[in-house]
Amino acid sequence: MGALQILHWDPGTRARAGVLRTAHGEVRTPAFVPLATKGTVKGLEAREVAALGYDMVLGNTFHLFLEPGADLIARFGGLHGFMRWNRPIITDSGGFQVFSMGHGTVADEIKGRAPSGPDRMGRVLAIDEQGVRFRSYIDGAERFIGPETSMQVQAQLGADVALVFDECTPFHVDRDYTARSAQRTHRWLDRCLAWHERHGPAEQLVYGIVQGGVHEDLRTASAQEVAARPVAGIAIGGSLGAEKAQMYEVVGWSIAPLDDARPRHLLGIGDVDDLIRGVELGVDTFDCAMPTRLGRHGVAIVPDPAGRWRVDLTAARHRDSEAPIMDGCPCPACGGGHSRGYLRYLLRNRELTGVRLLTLHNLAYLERLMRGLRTAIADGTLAAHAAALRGGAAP
RNA sequence: GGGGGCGUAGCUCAGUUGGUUAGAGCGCCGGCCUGUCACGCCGGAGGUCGCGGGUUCGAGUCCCGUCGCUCCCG
Repeated sequence: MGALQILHWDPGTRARAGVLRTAHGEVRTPAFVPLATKGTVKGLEAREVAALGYDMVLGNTFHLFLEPGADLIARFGGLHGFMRWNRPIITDSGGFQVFSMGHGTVADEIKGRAPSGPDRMGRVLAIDEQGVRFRSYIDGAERFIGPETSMQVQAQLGADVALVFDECTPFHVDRDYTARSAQRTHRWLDRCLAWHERHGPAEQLVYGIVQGGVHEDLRTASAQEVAARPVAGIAIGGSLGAEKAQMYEVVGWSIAPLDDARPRHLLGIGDVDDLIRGVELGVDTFDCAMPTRLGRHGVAIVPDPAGRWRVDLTAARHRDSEAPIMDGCPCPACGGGHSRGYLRYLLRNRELTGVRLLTLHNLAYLERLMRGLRTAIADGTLAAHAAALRGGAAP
Protein backbone atom coordinates (compact mmCIF):
# COMPACT_ATOMS: atom_id res chain seq x y z
CA MET A 1 0.00 0.00 0.00
CA GLY A 2 1.77 3.07 -1.28
CA ALA A 3 1.39 6.70 -0.40
CA LEU A 4 -0.35 7.49 -3.65
CA GLN A 5 -3.90 6.44 -4.28
CA ILE A 6 -4.81 6.76 -7.92
CA LEU A 7 -8.48 7.54 -8.37
CA HIS A 8 -8.73 8.20 -12.09
CA TRP A 9 -6.80 7.41 -15.23
CA ASP A 10 -7.10 9.39 -18.42
CA PRO A 11 -7.88 6.97 -21.25
CA GLY A 12 -5.91 8.85 -23.87
CA THR A 13 -2.66 9.70 -22.05
CA ARG A 14 -0.64 8.54 -19.06
CA ALA A 15 -2.30 11.17 -16.88
CA ARG A 16 -3.75 10.10 -13.58
CA ALA A 17 -5.47 11.88 -10.72
CA GLY A 18 -5.37 10.83 -7.12
CA VAL A 19 -4.33 11.59 -3.58
CA LEU A 20 -0.86 11.53 -2.06
CA ARG A 21 -1.06 10.73 1.63
CA THR A 22 1.56 12.15 3.99
CA ALA A 23 2.05 12.63 7.72
CA HIS A 24 0.57 16.13 7.46
CA GLY A 25 -2.35 15.34 5.23
CA GLU A 26 -3.24 14.79 1.64
CA VAL A 27 -2.05 16.31 -1.59
CA ARG A 28 -4.53 16.21 -4.43
CA THR A 29 -2.70 15.22 -7.58
CA PRO A 30 -1.63 16.23 -10.10
CA ALA A 31 -0.48 19.29 -8.20
CA PHE A 32 1.84 22.23 -8.44
CA VAL A 33 4.03 22.82 -5.38
CA PRO A 34 5.09 26.42 -4.67
CA LEU A 35 8.62 27.03 -3.48
CA ALA A 36 9.25 27.99 0.12
CA THR A 37 13.00 27.64 -0.32
CA LYS A 38 14.01 29.47 2.82
CA GLY A 39 10.95 28.62 4.83
CA THR A 40 8.61 31.09 3.18
CA VAL A 41 6.86 31.44 -0.13
CA LYS A 42 8.53 34.77 -0.82
CA GLY A 43 6.21 37.61 -0.03
CA LEU A 44 3.41 35.50 1.37
CA GLU A 45 2.43 34.17 4.76
CA ALA A 46 1.70 30.47 5.13
CA ARG A 47 -2.02 30.99 5.62
CA GLU A 48 -2.23 32.94 2.37
CA VAL A 49 -0.69 30.02 0.51
CA ALA A 50 -3.18 27.65 2.09
CA ALA A 51 -6.01 30.03 1.23
CA LEU A 52 -4.99 29.83 -2.41
CA GLY A 53 -5.78 26.13 -2.22
CA TYR A 54 -2.30 24.66 -2.11
CA ASP A 55 -1.77 21.40 -0.26
CA MET A 56 2.04 21.30 -0.22
CA VAL A 57 5.09 23.57 -0.42
CA LEU A 58 8.75 22.82 -1.06
CA GLY A 59 11.52 23.79 1.34
CA ASN A 60 15.23 23.58 0.68
CA THR A 61 17.72 21.58 2.70
CA PHE A 62 20.78 23.49 1.49
CA HIS A 63 19.54 26.96 2.39
CA LEU A 64 17.90 26.03 5.67
CA PHE A 65 20.99 24.04 6.67
CA LEU A 66 23.16 27.15 6.26
CA GLU A 67 20.64 29.53 7.80
CA PRO A 68 19.16 29.27 10.39
CA GLY A 69 20.36 25.66 10.75
CA ALA A 70 18.50 22.40 11.21
CA ASP A 71 18.95 22.30 14.99
CA LEU A 72 17.19 25.59 15.48
CA ILE A 73 14.31 24.67 13.18
CA ALA A 74 13.98 21.33 14.97
CA ARG A 75 13.53 23.18 18.26
CA PHE A 76 10.64 25.14 16.70
CA GLY A 77 8.84 21.93 15.84
CA GLY A 78 10.47 21.39 12.49
CA LEU A 79 9.76 23.43 9.38
CA HIS A 80 6.01 23.05 9.91
CA GLY A 81 6.20 24.68 13.31
CA PHE A 82 8.82 27.22 12.26
CA MET A 83 6.89 28.63 9.31
CA ARG A 84 3.47 27.74 10.71
CA TRP A 85 2.41 25.60 7.78
CA ASN A 86 0.54 22.52 8.94
CA ARG A 87 0.11 20.86 5.56
CA PRO A 88 2.55 18.59 3.72
CA ILE A 89 6.10 19.76 2.99
CA ILE A 90 8.53 18.30 0.49
CA THR A 91 12.18 19.28 0.87
CA ASP A 92 14.78 19.36 -1.85
CA SER A 93 18.04 17.67 -0.92
CA GLY A 94 20.57 20.37 -1.77
CA GLY A 95 21.95 18.59 -4.81
CA PHE A 96 20.65 21.22 -7.18
CA GLN A 97 22.18 24.04 -5.14
CA VAL A 98 25.60 22.54 -5.70
CA PHE A 99 24.94 22.67 -9.43
CA SER A 100 23.65 26.22 -9.07
CA MET A 101 26.79 27.34 -7.23
CA GLY A 102 28.85 26.21 -10.17
CA HIS A 103 26.63 27.08 -13.09
CA GLY A 104 24.02 29.65 -12.15
CA THR A 105 20.50 28.93 -13.30
CA VAL A 106 19.46 26.03 -15.50
CA ALA A 107 18.97 28.47 -18.36
CA ASP A 108 22.41 29.98 -17.81
CA GLU A 109 24.02 26.58 -18.04
CA ILE A 110 22.11 25.30 -21.06
CA LYS A 111 22.60 28.52 -23.01
CA GLY A 112 26.26 28.71 -22.09
CA ARG A 113 25.93 32.02 -20.31
CA ALA A 114 28.00 33.06 -17.37
CA PRO A 115 26.03 32.74 -14.16
CA SER A 116 23.78 35.76 -13.71
CA GLY A 117 23.19 37.41 -10.41
CA PRO A 118 25.53 37.22 -7.44
CA ASP A 119 28.99 35.82 -8.07
CA ARG A 120 29.21 32.10 -7.59
CA MET A 121 32.75 31.40 -8.63
CA GLY A 122 34.87 29.41 -6.28
CA ARG A 123 32.01 28.29 -4.09
CA VAL A 124 32.22 24.60 -4.87
CA LEU A 125 35.48 23.30 -3.46
CA ALA A 126 35.15 19.62 -4.30
CA ILE A 127 32.61 17.05 -5.41
CA ASP A 128 33.64 13.47 -4.70
CA GLU A 129 32.22 10.17 -3.57
CA GLN A 130 31.74 11.42 -0.02
CA GLY A 131 29.73 14.46 -0.95
CA VAL A 132 30.31 18.14 -1.61
CA ARG A 133 32.59 20.64 0.07
CA PHE A 134 31.75 24.26 -0.59
CA ARG A 135 31.92 27.74 0.85
CA SER A 136 28.84 29.11 2.54
CA TYR A 137 27.37 32.15 0.81
CA ILE A 138 26.43 33.37 4.28
CA ASP A 139 29.83 33.73 5.86
CA GLY A 140 32.34 32.09 3.54
CA ALA A 141 32.95 29.21 5.95
CA GLU A 142 33.81 25.84 4.48
CA ARG A 143 30.88 23.44 4.77
CA PHE A 144 30.08 19.91 3.72
CA ILE A 145 26.92 18.17 2.60
CA GLY A 146 26.72 14.50 1.69
CA PRO A 147 23.89 11.99 1.42
CA GLU A 148 23.78 11.40 5.17
CA THR A 149 23.95 15.09 6.03
CA SER A 150 21.12 15.85 3.67
CA MET A 151 18.90 13.11 5.06
CA GLN A 152 19.64 14.12 8.62
CA VAL A 153 18.73 17.73 7.92
CA GLN A 154 15.54 16.68 6.17
CA ALA A 155 14.69 14.53 9.18
CA GLN A 156 15.25 17.48 11.50
CA LEU A 157 13.13 19.69 9.27
CA GLY A 158 10.39 17.13 9.57
CA ALA A 159 9.77 16.93 5.84
CA ASP A 160 6.82 14.78 4.81
CA VAL A 161 8.63 14.00 1.59
CA ALA A 162 12.43 13.95 1.46
CA LEU A 163 14.42 13.92 -1.76
CA VAL A 164 17.64 11.97 -1.85
CA PHE A 165 20.93 13.78 -2.32
CA ASP A 166 21.91 13.73 -5.98
CA GLU A 167 24.21 15.41 -8.44
CA CYS A 168 22.26 17.56 -10.88
CA THR A 169 24.21 16.66 -14.00
CA PRO A 170 24.84 19.72 -16.19
CA PHE A 171 23.76 19.87 -19.85
CA HIS A 172 27.21 20.66 -21.20
CA VAL A 173 29.04 17.50 -20.15
CA ASP A 174 29.70 14.43 -22.26
CA ARG A 175 27.77 11.22 -22.19
CA ASP A 176 30.46 9.45 -20.20
CA TYR A 177 30.40 12.01 -17.41
CA THR A 178 26.60 11.91 -17.37
CA ALA A 179 26.68 8.11 -17.03
CA ARG A 180 29.22 8.14 -14.20
CA SER A 181 27.41 10.99 -12.46
CA ALA A 182 24.13 9.04 -12.56
CA GLN A 183 25.85 5.99 -11.14
CA ARG A 184 27.22 8.02 -8.25
CA THR A 185 23.76 9.43 -7.64
CA HIS A 186 22.51 5.84 -7.41
CA ARG A 187 25.20 5.01 -4.84
CA TRP A 188 24.21 8.11 -2.90
CA LEU A 189 20.60 6.93 -3.13
CA ASP A 190 21.55 3.70 -1.34
CA ARG A 191 23.33 5.66 1.37
CA CYS A 192 20.32 7.94 1.81
CA LEU A 193 18.00 4.97 2.13
CA ALA A 194 20.39 3.28 4.56
CA TRP A 195 20.54 6.39 6.74
CA HIS A 196 16.78 6.80 6.63
CA GLU A 197 16.25 3.13 7.48
CA ARG A 198 18.29 3.50 10.67
CA HIS A 199 17.58 7.08 11.78
CA GLY A 200 14.87 8.65 9.66
CA PRO A 201 11.27 9.32 10.67
CA ALA A 202 9.23 6.26 9.73
CA GLU A 203 6.40 8.39 8.39
CA GLN A 204 8.69 10.33 6.06
CA LEU A 205 8.41 9.45 2.38
CA VAL A 206 11.74 9.26 0.56
CA TYR A 207 11.88 9.90 -3.18
CA GLY A 208 14.73 8.69 -5.37
CA ILE A 209 15.89 10.90 -8.25
CA VAL A 210 16.27 9.82 -11.88
CA GLN A 211 19.26 11.30 -13.71
CA GLY A 212 20.82 10.41 -17.07
CA GLY A 213 20.82 13.74 -18.86
CA VAL A 214 19.29 13.79 -22.33
CA HIS A 215 20.31 10.23 -23.24
CA GLU A 216 17.49 7.72 -23.62
CA ASP A 217 19.44 4.67 -22.51
CA LEU A 218 20.88 6.46 -19.48
CA ARG A 219 17.45 7.74 -18.47
CA THR A 220 15.99 4.27 -18.84
CA ALA A 221 18.78 2.71 -16.83
CA SER A 222 18.56 5.34 -14.11
CA ALA A 223 14.79 5.00 -13.83
CA GLN A 224 15.16 1.24 -13.53
CA GLU A 225 17.84 1.59 -10.87
CA VAL A 226 15.76 4.00 -8.81
CA ALA A 227 12.56 2.03 -9.21
CA ALA A 228 14.36 -1.11 -8.02
CA ARG A 229 14.91 0.53 -4.62
CA PRO A 230 12.31 0.77 -1.85
CA VAL A 231 11.67 4.46 -2.51
CA ALA A 232 8.23 5.91 -1.78
CA GLY A 233 8.29 7.98 -4.95
CA ILE A 234 10.42 9.00 -7.89
CA ALA A 235 11.59 12.47 -8.83
CA ILE A 236 12.89 13.37 -12.26
CA GLY A 237 15.90 15.64 -12.15
CA GLY A 238 18.98 16.73 -13.99
CA SER A 239 19.19 18.41 -17.36
CA LEU A 240 15.99 17.94 -19.30
CA GLY A 241 17.35 19.39 -22.50
CA ALA A 242 17.58 22.68 -24.30
CA GLU A 243 14.12 22.75 -25.84
CA LYS A 244 10.65 21.84 -24.70
CA ALA A 245 10.31 19.05 -27.25
CA GLN A 246 13.46 17.46 -25.90
CA MET A 247 12.30 17.95 -22.34
CA TYR A 248 9.05 16.10 -23.01
CA GLU A 249 11.04 13.29 -24.57
CA VAL A 250 13.37 13.06 -21.57
CA VAL A 251 10.47 13.07 -19.13
CA GLY A 252 8.79 10.34 -21.14
CA TRP A 253 11.95 8.19 -21.08
CA SER A 254 12.26 8.72 -17.33
CA ILE A 255 8.69 7.65 -16.62
CA ALA A 256 8.35 4.73 -19.03
CA PRO A 257 10.30 2.21 -16.89
CA LEU A 258 8.45 3.14 -13.68
CA ASP A 259 5.63 1.25 -12.04
CA ASP A 260 2.31 3.08 -11.83
CA ALA A 261 1.86 2.77 -8.09
CA ARG A 262 4.42 5.29 -6.88
CA PRO A 263 4.14 9.06 -7.18
CA ARG A 264 6.32 10.93 -9.68
CA HIS A 265 7.64 14.43 -9.13
CA LEU A 266 9.07 16.54 -11.93
CA LEU A 267 11.72 18.84 -10.50
CA GLY A 268 11.85 22.49 -11.46
CA ILE A 269 9.20 22.64 -14.15
CA GLY A 270 6.42 25.17 -14.12
CA ASP A 271 5.58 26.85 -17.43
CA VAL A 272 1.87 26.53 -18.13
CA ASP A 273 2.30 24.41 -21.26
CA ASP A 274 4.90 22.25 -19.52
CA LEU A 275 2.55 21.54 -16.65
CA ILE A 276 -0.19 20.45 -19.05
CA ARG A 277 2.17 18.20 -20.96
CA GLY A 278 3.76 16.91 -17.79
CA VAL A 279 0.40 15.78 -16.50
CA GLU A 280 -0.26 14.00 -19.78
CA LEU A 281 3.09 12.26 -19.43
CA GLY A 282 2.11 10.92 -16.02
CA VAL A 283 3.67 13.39 -13.61
CA ASP A 284 1.91 13.77 -10.27
CA THR A 285 3.63 16.79 -8.74
CA PHE A 286 5.73 19.72 -9.95
CA ASP A 287 7.68 22.49 -8.29
CA CYS A 288 9.09 25.62 -9.85
CA ALA A 289 10.39 29.08 -9.04
CA MET A 290 8.65 30.50 -12.09
CA PRO A 291 5.32 31.79 -10.74
CA THR A 292 6.81 33.45 -7.68
CA ARG A 293 9.97 34.69 -9.36
CA LEU A 294 8.12 36.09 -12.36
CA GLY A 295 5.76 37.77 -9.96
CA ARG A 296 8.63 39.52 -8.24
CA HIS A 297 9.93 40.56 -11.65
CA GLY A 298 6.63 42.13 -12.63
CA VAL A 299 5.38 39.39 -14.95
CA ALA A 300 1.90 37.94 -14.63
CA ILE A 301 0.79 34.56 -15.95
CA VAL A 302 -2.10 34.90 -18.38
CA PRO A 303 -3.98 32.59 -20.79
CA ASP A 304 -1.97 33.74 -23.81
CA PRO A 305 -0.07 30.93 -25.55
CA ALA A 306 1.34 33.32 -28.16
CA GLY A 307 2.79 35.50 -25.41
CA ARG A 308 4.32 32.47 -23.71
CA TRP A 309 1.57 32.77 -21.09
CA ARG A 310 3.11 35.96 -19.77
CA VAL A 311 2.50 39.67 -19.67
CA ASP A 312 5.05 42.17 -18.39
CA LEU A 313 3.05 44.55 -16.27
CA THR A 314 5.90 46.98 -15.81
CA ALA A 315 5.63 48.08 -19.45
CA ALA A 316 4.51 51.68 -19.92
CA ARG A 317 1.64 50.58 -22.17
CA HIS A 318 -0.25 49.43 -19.08
CA ARG A 319 -0.02 52.83 -17.42
CA ASP A 320 -3.56 53.89 -18.26
CA SER A 321 -5.19 50.48 -18.26
CA GLU A 322 -8.05 50.07 -15.86
CA ALA A 323 -8.46 46.41 -16.84
CA PRO A 324 -7.52 43.60 -14.46
CA ILE A 325 -4.64 41.24 -15.29
CA MET A 326 -7.28 38.87 -16.64
CA ASP A 327 -11.04 38.82 -16.64
CA GLY A 328 -12.79 36.42 -14.34
CA CYS A 329 -9.78 35.63 -12.17
CA PRO A 330 -10.79 35.46 -8.51
CA CYS A 331 -7.30 36.11 -7.13
CA PRO A 332 -6.62 39.00 -4.70
CA ALA A 333 -5.23 41.10 -7.54
CA CYS A 334 -7.94 40.59 -10.17
CA GLY A 335 -10.80 39.71 -7.88
CA GLY A 336 -9.75 42.54 -5.60
CA GLY A 337 -10.49 44.93 -8.44
CA HIS A 338 -6.93 46.04 -8.99
CA SER A 339 -6.15 47.47 -12.41
CA ARG A 340 -3.10 46.87 -14.56
CA GLY A 341 -2.42 50.59 -14.28
CA TYR A 342 -2.32 50.38 -10.50
CA LEU A 343 -0.20 47.23 -10.51
CA ARG A 344 2.25 48.78 -12.98
CA TYR A 345 2.51 51.83 -10.77
CA LEU A 346 3.15 49.70 -7.68
CA LEU A 347 5.75 47.54 -9.43
CA ARG A 348 7.52 50.53 -10.95
CA ASN A 349 7.78 52.11 -7.55
CA ARG A 350 9.03 48.95 -5.90
CA GLU A 351 6.04 48.81 -3.62
CA LEU A 352 5.89 45.45 -1.88
CA THR A 353 2.17 45.24 -2.51
CA GLY A 354 2.76 44.97 -6.24
CA VAL A 355 5.06 42.00 -5.83
CA ARG A 356 2.65 40.36 -3.42
CA LEU A 357 -0.35 40.80 -5.69
CA LEU A 358 1.46 39.35 -8.71
CA THR A 359 2.78 36.45 -6.64
CA LEU A 360 -0.75 35.76 -5.45
CA HIS A 361 -2.12 35.99 -8.96
CA ASN A 362 0.49 33.68 -10.47
CA LEU A 363 0.08 31.08 -7.76
CA ALA A 364 -3.71 31.32 -7.96
CA TYR A 365 -3.47 30.81 -11.72
CA LEU A 366 -1.40 27.65 -11.45
CA GLU A 367 -3.53 26.28 -8.62
CA ARG A 368 -6.63 26.70 -10.77
CA LEU A 369 -4.82 25.21 -13.75
CA MET A 370 -3.95 22.08 -11.79
CA ARG A 371 -7.35 21.80 -10.19
CA GLY A 372 -8.93 22.02 -13.62
CA LEU A 373 -6.68 19.28 -14.91
CA ARG A 374 -7.58 17.05 -11.95
CA THR A 375 -11.25 17.59 -12.58
CA ALA A 376 -10.86 16.94 -16.28
CA ILE A 377 -9.08 13.65 -15.62
CA ALA A 378 -11.81 12.61 -13.21
CA ASP A 379 -14.48 13.56 -15.71
CA GLY A 380 -12.74 11.88 -18.61
CA THR A 381 -12.49 15.17 -20.50
CA LEU A 382 -8.76 15.79 -20.35
CA ALA A 383 -8.21 15.81 -24.11
CA ALA A 384 -10.74 18.53 -24.75
CA HIS A 385 -9.75 20.46 -21.66
CA ALA A 386 -6.05 20.42 -22.51
CA ALA A 387 -6.80 21.48 -26.08
CA ALA A 388 -8.83 24.41 -24.83
CA LEU A 389 -6.08 25.47 -22.44
CA ARG A 390 -3.51 25.29 -25.22
CA GLY A 391 -5.81 27.42 -27.31
CA GLY A 392 -5.78 30.14 -24.69
CA ALA A 393 -8.80 29.27 -22.57
CA ALA A 394 -8.69 30.54 -19.01
CA PRO A 395 -8.03 27.77 -16.49
C1' G B 1 20.13 98.70 -10.22
C1' G B 2 24.81 95.81 -8.29
C1' G B 3 27.12 91.04 -7.47
C1' G B 4 27.29 85.48 -7.66
C1' G B 5 25.61 80.77 -9.62
C1' C B 6 23.34 77.74 -13.22
C1' G B 7 21.65 76.45 -18.19
C1' U B 8 24.69 68.99 -21.10
C1' A B 9 19.64 62.58 -23.11
C1' G B 10 12.32 62.77 -21.26
C1' C B 11 13.99 63.85 -15.66
C1' U B 12 18.15 64.69 -11.96
C1' C B 13 23.03 65.45 -12.76
C1' A B 14 28.93 64.07 -13.93
C1' G B 15 32.11 66.01 -17.25
C1' U B 16 39.89 66.21 -15.54
C1' U B 17 44.87 72.05 -16.29
C1' G B 18 40.49 72.72 -23.83
C1' G B 19 42.24 66.86 -27.19
C1' U B 20 39.86 60.35 -30.07
C1' U B 21 32.75 58.20 -31.83
C1' A B 22 29.96 63.55 -24.64
C1' G B 23 28.86 59.81 -19.58
C1' A B 24 25.77 58.04 -15.13
C1' G B 25 21.22 57.08 -12.49
C1' C B 26 16.12 57.04 -13.31
C1' G B 27 12.54 56.80 -17.29
C1' C B 28 11.45 54.67 -22.29
C1' C B 29 11.91 50.27 -25.71
C1' G B 30 13.33 45.09 -26.27
C1' G B 31 15.09 40.29 -24.42
C1' C B 32 15.64 36.82 -20.28
C1' C B 33 14.06 34.08 -15.81
C1' U B 34 11.91 26.18 -15.24
C1' G B 35 14.72 21.11 -7.99
C1' U B 36 15.00 30.52 -6.14
C1' C B 37 21.79 33.33 -2.82
C1' A B 38 17.22 36.60 -7.41
C1' C B 39 11.24 42.95 -6.05
C1' G B 40 16.76 40.35 -10.40
C1' C B 41 19.83 39.98 -15.05
C1' C B 42 21.20 41.41 -20.25
C1' G B 43 20.77 44.69 -24.30
C1' G B 44 19.01 49.10 -27.17
C1' A B 45 17.29 53.89 -28.63
C1' G B 46 17.82 58.89 -27.20
C1' G B 47 21.82 64.85 -26.76
C1' U B 48 23.59 70.33 -33.30
C1' C B 49 26.32 70.33 -24.72
C1' G B 50 20.32 77.54 -24.17
C1' C B 51 21.37 80.79 -28.56
C1' G B 52 24.99 83.86 -31.54
C1' G B 53 29.85 85.26 -32.27
C1' G B 54 35.24 84.86 -31.10
C1' U B 55 40.21 82.63 -29.62
C1' U B 56 42.58 77.87 -31.05
C1' C B 57 45.20 72.74 -35.11
C1' G B 58 41.05 71.48 -31.74
C1' A B 59 35.82 74.31 -27.11
C1' G B 60 30.68 71.10 -23.23
C1' U B 61 35.29 73.06 -21.29
C1' C B 62 38.42 79.89 -22.44
C1' C B 63 36.51 85.13 -24.07
C1' C B 64 32.36 88.53 -25.66
C1' G B 65 27.28 89.22 -26.42
C1' U B 66 22.35 87.57 -25.72
C1' C B 67 18.00 84.85 -23.64
C1' G B 68 16.10 82.09 -19.47
C1' C B 69 16.24 80.40 -14.33
C1' U B 70 18.09 81.16 -9.47
C1' C B 71 20.52 83.26 -4.93
C1' C B 72 22.45 87.55 -2.27
C1' C B 73 22.73 92.97 -1.65
C1' G B 74 20.37 97.51 -2.45
